[in-house]
Amino acid sequence: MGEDNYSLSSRVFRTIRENILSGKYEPEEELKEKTIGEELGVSRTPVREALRQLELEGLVTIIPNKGAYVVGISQKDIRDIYEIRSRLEGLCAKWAAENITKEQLDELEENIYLSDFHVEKGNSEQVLELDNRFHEILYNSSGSREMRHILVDFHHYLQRVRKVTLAENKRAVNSVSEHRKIVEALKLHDAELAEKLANEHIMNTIHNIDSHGWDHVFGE
Amino acid sequence: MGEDNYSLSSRVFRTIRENILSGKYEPEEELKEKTIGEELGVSRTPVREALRQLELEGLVTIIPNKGAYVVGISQKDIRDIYEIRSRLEGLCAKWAAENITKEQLDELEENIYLSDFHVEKGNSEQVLELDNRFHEILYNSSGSREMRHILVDFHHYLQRVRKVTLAENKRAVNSVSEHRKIVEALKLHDAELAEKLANEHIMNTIHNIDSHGWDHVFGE
DNA sequence: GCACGTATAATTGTATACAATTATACTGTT
DNA sequence: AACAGTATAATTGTATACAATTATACGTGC
Repeated sequence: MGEDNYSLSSRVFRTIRENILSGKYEPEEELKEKTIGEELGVSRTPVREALRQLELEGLVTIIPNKGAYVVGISQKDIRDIYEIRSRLEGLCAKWAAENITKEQLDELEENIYLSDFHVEKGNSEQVLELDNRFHEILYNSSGSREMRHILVDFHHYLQRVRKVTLAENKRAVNSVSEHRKIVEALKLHDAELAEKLANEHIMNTIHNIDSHGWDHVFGE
Repeated sequence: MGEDNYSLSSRVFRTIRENILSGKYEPEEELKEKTIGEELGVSRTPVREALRQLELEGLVTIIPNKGAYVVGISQKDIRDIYEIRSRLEGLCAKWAAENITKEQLDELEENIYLSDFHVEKGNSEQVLELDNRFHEILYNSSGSREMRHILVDFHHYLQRVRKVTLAENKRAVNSVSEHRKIVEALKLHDAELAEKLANEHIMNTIHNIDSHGWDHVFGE
């Protein structure tokens, strides 16, 4: 999220991840170190490191002495991840209600103010950015390094789906209004309510995809 | 868990992780590629790959061009992880109640039968092994690749703490009886009950550590 | 024509070599 | 003696070289 690490090695890592999430590398496709290295203009060494990291993230399967293969992500996988994430975001909001600072609350309110503006204008790029930031603030205000770590991982993982869902203007409007309610609960330090709202907020994303169909998410 | 991957590279990875979790490498300690390579009798290449993987797991922080440092794990971190895990194990048990097969139920019952035996005998090594297996079966019977993935990660992360808690015989007895109740709920396919019981089961571990003090977990 | 075995090529796994960066020690100046 | 600047060493980052393994192609026997 915040960590600006523009070394060559991490650039390779993120590029490959992006290519998997965007669908440039197809599911089950074999990722050859030499080929990717040539594509990105680097040697096999940083590519190998990246592939092994991506394996831990679950985006790639490595069969020793054979190769690295893109792990396909199914509709069910996305559903599962969202349901898992909804529980975690709920717990995160609960903790945030207990630990959030005045400054963090202020930034959340500013975030919502700006989101209203950009949703109105239909700037989906900025809306996505603000949504990212909203949840990032929540992760930080939970006061838990572990919670932050796991949710940031998920966030990366779902980046692809989120682009689609927030582009739908109707969902964007609802999403911001849900954010507003969460912030209200945080201001009252009402942990149970914050948990419930954050939980529902994530599940609404899935319901939204269900009602609009999954075609946008997968095929074009 | 199940994945037998005894390549040199993954051996290095697990050895370093073990050394961090066991405390051989102290918090904030700088891990030098050359030194570790010599310790393990390998070159820098596999060590580098391992360190970058460990960074993703959150056990190591890498500052580009400077070095890799062991991330200390605090009492609060462990608490947080257990609370996060309790929610996830709850959701996992809920899903398991909906998807578990006859064969998996049979293996769970056999697992409990054997656990009773080894708890009686005081074989903490076997008890730990059976406990690992019990939860592994649950992860598989959830029918969710994503759920399995995330819980296996946590499981590794907490291996160190779990050795201590299950060595306490009293906790071991309670733990097995909680397992039994979870299996009963699964047999009835009572998702809500299974979730509640699994959730409480994990939280009880933390309560147990609290009541016995944290000294065993950290210092000797 | 097909199965099998072997030779060849391609790919991964590991070690080493070199480049770039950072840390350390030394020297001279004030 | 304290400090700055520079040279040296140590360490990380990347590329390449070699070893081990796996995939492929080819030829031989049937």
